[in-house]
Amino acid sequence: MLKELAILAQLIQSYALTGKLQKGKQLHAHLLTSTGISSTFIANHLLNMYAKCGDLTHALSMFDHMPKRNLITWTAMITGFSHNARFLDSVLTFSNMCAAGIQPTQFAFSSAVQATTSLRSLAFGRQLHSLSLKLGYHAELFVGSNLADMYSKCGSLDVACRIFEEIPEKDEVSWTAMIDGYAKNGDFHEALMAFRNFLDNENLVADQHVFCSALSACAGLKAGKLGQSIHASVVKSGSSAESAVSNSLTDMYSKAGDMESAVTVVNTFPNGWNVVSCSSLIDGYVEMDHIEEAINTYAESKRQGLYPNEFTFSSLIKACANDAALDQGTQLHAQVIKTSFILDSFVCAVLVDMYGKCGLLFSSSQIFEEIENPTDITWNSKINVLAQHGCGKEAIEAFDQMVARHNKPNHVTFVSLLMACSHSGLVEQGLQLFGSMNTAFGVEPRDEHYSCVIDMLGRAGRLEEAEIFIGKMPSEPNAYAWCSLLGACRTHGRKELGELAAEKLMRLEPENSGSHVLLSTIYAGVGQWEDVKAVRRLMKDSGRKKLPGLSWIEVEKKTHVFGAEDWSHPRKDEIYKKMEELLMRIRGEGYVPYTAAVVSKVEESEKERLLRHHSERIAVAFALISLPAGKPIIVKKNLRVCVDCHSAMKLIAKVERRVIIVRDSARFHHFQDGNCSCRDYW
DNA sequence: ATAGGGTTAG
Repeated sequence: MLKELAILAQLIQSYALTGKLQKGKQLHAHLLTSTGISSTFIANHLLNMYAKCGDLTHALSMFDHMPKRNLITWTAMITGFSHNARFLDSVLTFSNMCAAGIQPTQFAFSSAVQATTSLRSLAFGRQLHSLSLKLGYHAELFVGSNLADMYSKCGSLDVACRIFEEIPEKDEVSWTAMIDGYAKNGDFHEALMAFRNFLDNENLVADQHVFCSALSACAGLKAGKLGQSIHASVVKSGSSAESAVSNSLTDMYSKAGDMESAVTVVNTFPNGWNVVSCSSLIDGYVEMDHIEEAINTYAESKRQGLYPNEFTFSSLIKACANDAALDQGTQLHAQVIKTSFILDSFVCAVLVDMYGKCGLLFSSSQIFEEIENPTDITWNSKINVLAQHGCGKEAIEAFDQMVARHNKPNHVTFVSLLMACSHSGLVEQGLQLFGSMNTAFGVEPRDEHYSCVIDMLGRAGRLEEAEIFIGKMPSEPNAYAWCSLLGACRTHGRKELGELAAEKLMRLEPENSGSHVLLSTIYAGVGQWEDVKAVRRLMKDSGRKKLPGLSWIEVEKKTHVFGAEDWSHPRKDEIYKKMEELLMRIRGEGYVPYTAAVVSKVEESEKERLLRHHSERIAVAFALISLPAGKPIIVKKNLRVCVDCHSAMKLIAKVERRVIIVRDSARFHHFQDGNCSCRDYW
């Protein structure tokens, strides 16, 4: 009899391992009709079979009706729930098991800790941790690795590290938990150090999981060279056929900007492209502003029969946001509604951003209002949009709501908030928020937060405080910080401090012409034309060119680009005529060219001519002759709109009765009825 | 009889 049971158990187990649910069910039915088999032993096997095959309904019904449950019964149920994404049930079953007086073993701990990891529940995780300490399982290989994984995924890397250290015999899984934990928390250097330490263990061999984690750290650092050397190890180890590894490789090369290698990796996939690596490629192209290639890659992926997912849509919508391509963005919006990807937080965030970047603040808020459960990701997007539109008060209100609804702000949230305060002149509120970051929200201020405060103080003319603040930065002040200070010096005519900032900036970013341009405008502002010339000469001699001003506009789903004095467009004659007409009409409204905006010593008439044909003016003239009547005009510009164009735009909007939205490198301008949404130009 | 880690986004 005992032997028969063993054979029966073996049969059930083979069904469980090979996923043969139907066979298992038949056997179960047969056992129910035949007499006498009601042992817990066989019932456990059947329950486990159902759980492994994903049929939780039957597993649970067996569990509920079992006359006697033992350690194995409970553990199989905990594992069954955990493997079928019913994480809360898994944890609750663990708790019920303890309440029923059955002491869990490392098996039950392992599954329950995994469930809390998926729930991202530090509270549950900590309870399991302390219980495992009491029972002495915390440093056991499986439990220890799972605990380390749980803490690192919940953001507590220091605790994860401590637990990891206590595991006497760490294996590949324990190391992966740590390497990936650092990478996912943005500490890529630490991740790669851990990877290096891992490689020093002679008895351990890097497998696909380890490689994936190490490669994602390289991706985060855009470290193409290091990634390439890991690529070589991947090939040597024979893991390169594994799809997750190839996807990590594709993403690493894409993020490092090495699209050629990324494409090569993708084209060597044995089973053709897949949606993950394809989305990485598209995002790589979008990041480097190669929209054509991004769209071509998307088209190719569809030809290959792939369906876009939430990642693909996210990148494509981001491209529309970058280009202020509202029509294409709206079309993608419709597609994500149809495909239900609208339920994804990232997709919502990027839609909120897209409408915001197209200047449609109302549509942006509407999208946000329609989100059922806003997450920290979507809140950040909303706050950032408000910040970019100069709505400081509203941004702080949104932040208060976010906190009230128990969403945890992170470092991204505070960058947006501080920028909002800076643009709206809310200096006291900004300083207060900066002060509360660490104390009230546990977010350590980073360089970018210091830079925002410097920018904020600078704009408000509090340059002494800004200078003191720059000295307080935890690490060496970066280019952004000096750039903020330099910009403020230009606005407030502070020559000496400006010279200091420019000098620092030129040393930090010699290839950036912005510092030279800013410094020359400071000199021009105080009439030191010799110095203006000297800086210009320095720029020319070192081969640094001023970034040309460009403007983009979408017409009939195609983006057109214009430069200043750019008459290469096929409809140039009509555009020129329209510009002359506009100039006459706005003169009638009192427009006077603001020639002081031209930073060079030339004749007044020449200055006027230089101003008249700035790229944004050409783009608007083109829009007026090609867009349907009444359609808002949305222009993106890579530099700042000049003061002269700013006042001209107000009047063009008035005489043409059009809404004109210009997004320049610093902010939005919403021109309507002779006014602009921004309170002060700078 | 019951247990683990990995790939793309704001």
